[in-house]
Amino acid sequence: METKEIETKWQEKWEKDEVFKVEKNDKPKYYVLEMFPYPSSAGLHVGHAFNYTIGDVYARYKKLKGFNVLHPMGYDSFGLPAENAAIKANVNPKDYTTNSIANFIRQQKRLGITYDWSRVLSTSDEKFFKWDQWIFIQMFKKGLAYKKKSAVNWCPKCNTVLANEQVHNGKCWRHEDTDVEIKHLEQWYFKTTQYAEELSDFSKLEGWPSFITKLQNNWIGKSTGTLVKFNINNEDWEVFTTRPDTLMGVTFLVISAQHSRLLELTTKENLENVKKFVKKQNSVSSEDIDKLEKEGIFTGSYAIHPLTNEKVPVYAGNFVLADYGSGVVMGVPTHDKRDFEFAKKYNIPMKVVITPKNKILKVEDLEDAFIEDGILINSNEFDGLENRKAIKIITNKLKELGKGKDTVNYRLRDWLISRQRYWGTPIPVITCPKCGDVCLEEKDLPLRLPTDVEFGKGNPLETSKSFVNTICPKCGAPAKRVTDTMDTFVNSSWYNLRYADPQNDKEIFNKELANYWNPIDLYIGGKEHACMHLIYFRFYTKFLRDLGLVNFDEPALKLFNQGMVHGNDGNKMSKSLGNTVDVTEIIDKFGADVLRLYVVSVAGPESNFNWDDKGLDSTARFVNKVKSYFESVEIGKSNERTDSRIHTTLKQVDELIEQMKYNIAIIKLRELFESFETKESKENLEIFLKMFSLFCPHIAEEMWNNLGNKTYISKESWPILDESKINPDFDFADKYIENTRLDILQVQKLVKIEKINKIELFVAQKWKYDLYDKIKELLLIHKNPNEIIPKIMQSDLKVHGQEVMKILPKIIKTGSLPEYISFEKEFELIEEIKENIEKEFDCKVEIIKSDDSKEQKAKQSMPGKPAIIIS
RNA sequence: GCAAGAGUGGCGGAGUGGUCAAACGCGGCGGACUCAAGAUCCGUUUCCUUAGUGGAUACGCAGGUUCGAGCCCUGCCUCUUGCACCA
Repeated sequence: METKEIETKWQEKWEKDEVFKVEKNDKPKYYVLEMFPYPSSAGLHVGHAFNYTIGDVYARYKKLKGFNVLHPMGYDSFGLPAENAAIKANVNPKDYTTNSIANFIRQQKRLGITYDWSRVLSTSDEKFFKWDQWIFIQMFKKGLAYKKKSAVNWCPKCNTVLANEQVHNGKCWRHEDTDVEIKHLEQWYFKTTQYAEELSDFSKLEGWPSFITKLQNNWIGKSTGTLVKFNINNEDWEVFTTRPDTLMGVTFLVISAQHSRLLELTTKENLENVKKFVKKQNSVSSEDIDKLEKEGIFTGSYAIHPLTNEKVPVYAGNFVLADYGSGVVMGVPTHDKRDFEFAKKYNIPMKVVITPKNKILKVEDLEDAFIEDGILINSNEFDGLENRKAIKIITNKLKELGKGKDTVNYRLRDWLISRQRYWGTPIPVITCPKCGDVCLEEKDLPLRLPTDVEFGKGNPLETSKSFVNTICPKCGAPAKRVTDTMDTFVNSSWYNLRYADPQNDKEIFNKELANYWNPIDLYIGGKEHACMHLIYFRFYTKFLRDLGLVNFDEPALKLFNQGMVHGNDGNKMSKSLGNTVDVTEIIDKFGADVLRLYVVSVAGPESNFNWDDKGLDSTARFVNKVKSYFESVEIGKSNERTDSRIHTTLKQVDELIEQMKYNIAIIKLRELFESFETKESKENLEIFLKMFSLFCPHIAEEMWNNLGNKTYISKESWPILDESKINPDFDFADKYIENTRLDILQVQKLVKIEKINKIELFVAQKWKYDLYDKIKELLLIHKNPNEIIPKIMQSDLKVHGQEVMKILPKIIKTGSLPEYISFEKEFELIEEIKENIEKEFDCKVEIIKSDDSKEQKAKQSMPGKPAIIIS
């Protein structure tokens, strides 16, 4: 049967018999989850296939191992692309999304993945996002959802907010000649910082790669420091610093150009210039900010130094983040690189306050900021202090004066969830002129998206009168709805829980079911989610735990980050670069099994790789070989050697799959398969098939069926390892036979004898085995091979000095002896293979013990390596 | 710029302190089969040397630790990913 027919046949059967449908039962549960995709209109590319195959292999493995495996799939279907399509191609985001999802499902089904399709969900479905809104209400009630002004990218032509993605080189994506501006809007936030402390504790995440926790830790960026109050225009402004020891060196302050209160401290004379400066800033992306040349402008205001009462100028600067600390930093040019650069540029005075021991540093000597530790100078009462100690002392002084306090600051900001977009979850809040912001009642959910909207002119929701105009649920007066929708990361922050009970319309999910399946045992996705998604995900879990909805602290116990599949040009796959590889194309040409096997055999699942069609051919060849072998194999009795090999491989593959080293596991499988003979036992064939089925389930089902089985291999159980069948001697024997064979071929080639008459094989002298044994013993005691040289020379092995000198270099180089077995066993083995060699080379073979031979050659024999004479 | 990773034969990639001239695959070369091609099978694929041997040189660059380093440390170069309104 054709591969394609086989695949369709089994996919239909699996679906009909609901083979992958799961319910709570008595078996131990295991939850495998791949990060759900955004259903792009382009369909699945091979990177998706990679992601899902990694999960599926593991899910199948765990299923066979007897676990009750939950392996669901869903769609993160809200998002910007659907809306962009609406603007550009004038299509309805809903239809666009529905089509994309249908396409995704069709393609995913063709991959033969063990998804329980009865649990499928999509986030743009009101049955799902209703519960986003429900969570929002809970956050609102607890004070974790709040509103504040914040800077956004603004296109004056579109009259709308732009995503960072829609800003190209400071210009709007739709208007290449229009500079993006920064505007301040009231925005909704989730207070992620409330959980910052707990989020920076990774102790409950044992199965997470350390580089992820490192990244997250840096992202959360806990730092302890001091909050210093500087008085500007009779108002105290708090400035966060980790270096209060340099406080006496402050010669200016810098407020972020994106600070919402910047204009409040700009004097009239400077207003125009500052506004101009702010207008020049054309991105809120921190990546862009860091790349900019440091620039600033004087605001006209002065701050009063809390200790010296000196007046220092306040600048607005493009390099200060509005959301970190208080958005205002103190400038100590002598002891901070950025401040130094800035002060040089604007001729701001400098003052050295820390100097290295035994030297007095002067401003004139400075070529760059002095950022090392030292002793305080020019700091009045603090002179002579070591700067590390001064941190505390100066902070204490500030505390006394009521001018400062210790503080813990996080780089992590509260999560801005407001999006001025249509295709997202509407924020369930009504703004009433009397009552302020009023949340919807739970019974009024879901708050649906209106359809009478216009795209391309500002925020689409604002164009829907029926949506905007409503009445206040509290007082009944006319009021307006909030027209923001929520960030799509909101949806992906709890979807794992909904899979446990996806149809529930009474509550967000059944607690018992959610707690039964969760936390996720294995969560699989790309590294690109290391910070944002995975932090929001953890944040939500903690919040829902505090609401009493779940009884665990972390959403996923083990995290696996697969590598990224790049195009064959080495770039990230993207439509615009034209380097995407479509899954359907590959399946049509090679079949799903080949694709599955290929993506996990080409490299380790964790490493990036560039897509290359060439490798598919060899994978297809292998798969075909397996297929045709099973179609023609004779069922017979197993021999001990195959048994040993099969159980050795089973043991290795088991461990390798557990560690997700699929590529190596496949190599072991291939090696095993190559050693199969035309007659094999049914039992051994079945063990192979079960391992093979993880990667190529369709063909495995078919072959399983061909062997006379009426069950599904997908629902079978993992083969039982019989360690007693593993005999390492067979391993040696295999190598020994192969090496001897190759040696004969080598010699034949060198002597150029085309037709061999006779082969003489000399098995090494018995004493050489004893010698080897002795050396082996010594190596056990002395790890360092160099140490055994004198030992040997002192012992009775000295008589064999010549032989020892021959093998010593090899031992030193490799740290061990060449492999060998006992004299008797080797002799037996070589006798055993005599016939095979005679057959292959069509000649007479003579086995000779070197002791019995006068032939010079015999002396060259070594344990595990017979000397050869061919004639 | 900041942060986290990565750099191994012609190529994809194994390999985290000694059994490495480098698993496995691709490609190249030679051979068998074939009228021929394909498929399949066998051999070969750093250099020198050799009746299957022995030696030299290799793991981004430069140093260091160690009896011993692809693997550990330091610096540099290059690439990848992320940087909060892409998901």
